[in-house]
Amino acid sequence: MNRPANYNTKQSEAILDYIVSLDSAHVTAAQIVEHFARERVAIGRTTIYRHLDKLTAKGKVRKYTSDGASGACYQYMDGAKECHVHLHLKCEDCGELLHLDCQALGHLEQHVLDEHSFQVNTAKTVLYGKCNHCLNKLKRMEVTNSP
Amino acid sequence: MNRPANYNTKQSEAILDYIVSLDSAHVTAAQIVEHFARERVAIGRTTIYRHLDKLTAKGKVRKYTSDGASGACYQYMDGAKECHVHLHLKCEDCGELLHLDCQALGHLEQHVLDEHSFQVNTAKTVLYGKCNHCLNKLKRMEVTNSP
DNA sequence: TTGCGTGCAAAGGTTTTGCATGGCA
DNA sequence: TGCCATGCAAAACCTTTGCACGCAA
Repeated sequence: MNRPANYNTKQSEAILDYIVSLDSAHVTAAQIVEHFARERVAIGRTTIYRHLDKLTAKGKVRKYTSDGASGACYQYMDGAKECHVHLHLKCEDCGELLHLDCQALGHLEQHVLDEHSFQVNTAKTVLYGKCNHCLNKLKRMEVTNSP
Repeated sequence: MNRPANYNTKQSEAILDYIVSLDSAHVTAAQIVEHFARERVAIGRTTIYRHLDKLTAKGKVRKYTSDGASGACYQYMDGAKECHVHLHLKCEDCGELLHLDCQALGHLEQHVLDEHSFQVNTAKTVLYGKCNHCLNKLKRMEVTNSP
């Protein structure tokens, strides 16, 4: 179809390197901008957005428009991990992003496809809820401060 | 704790009425603004945003910051339906929001809680993927236009 | 040399905030 | 009457676009 014909530039390398270095942590575009500002590496916001788009299109990076906090989150997709059924759990309270590699998800995926004719995109889906830590904190508060 | 002390105003009623009238369909803030503009009902954007925030806080409305299209989506939460295990599936292609009432989800929820100590908030979680319709469309395209 | 990559500035869009006014209780 | 609700304008915010220049191939 179409060849991207991507050039290798200092910027494209730096951006990919940084995202890779974060492993599977998620970053916003703004955080990437900040990072390079701290490092005294001059890379424009525009360039960062454009590379994030390209990487997302190539599947090297995932984009989450979910957070509600401030802008989209991006996350490096390790090719080696890609074959895993891999969903994310995001804590509503502390914002922590947990990774869930579990067979049960494969079953869910299959079930939804079979019974509901819907193909779940595990790459894009985030389950919201409360992590263990915040759950316990909440329980403690309820005991102390019951209505 | 804190009393919201909400007044009943023409605007608050009109906004809630409209959202309720949509049943479980999802709307953006912009669409609500448009709706009242068409109806020649003068309600400011600001007021709409503020009520959406309040309704979200009260749990009467769900907010999805997901789409990526243009801004957040809001959806009325029918109290009667709330007790159901009820997840949403959103098609990435056509944007359709499907409702999923299914025991399998209860199992997933329980499993994630038991095995991964994470309490999923089904009210907030949306599974992304492709609906049956768009899936078929895609398959047809692949046959026609293979790389 | 060619044409993509870059980055500044500016525009685009959604959401929030300041402030004076209006309306519910 | 007191206080919240309202709405205009303007700001804040994230993201995209226009355009001239730079640089990889």
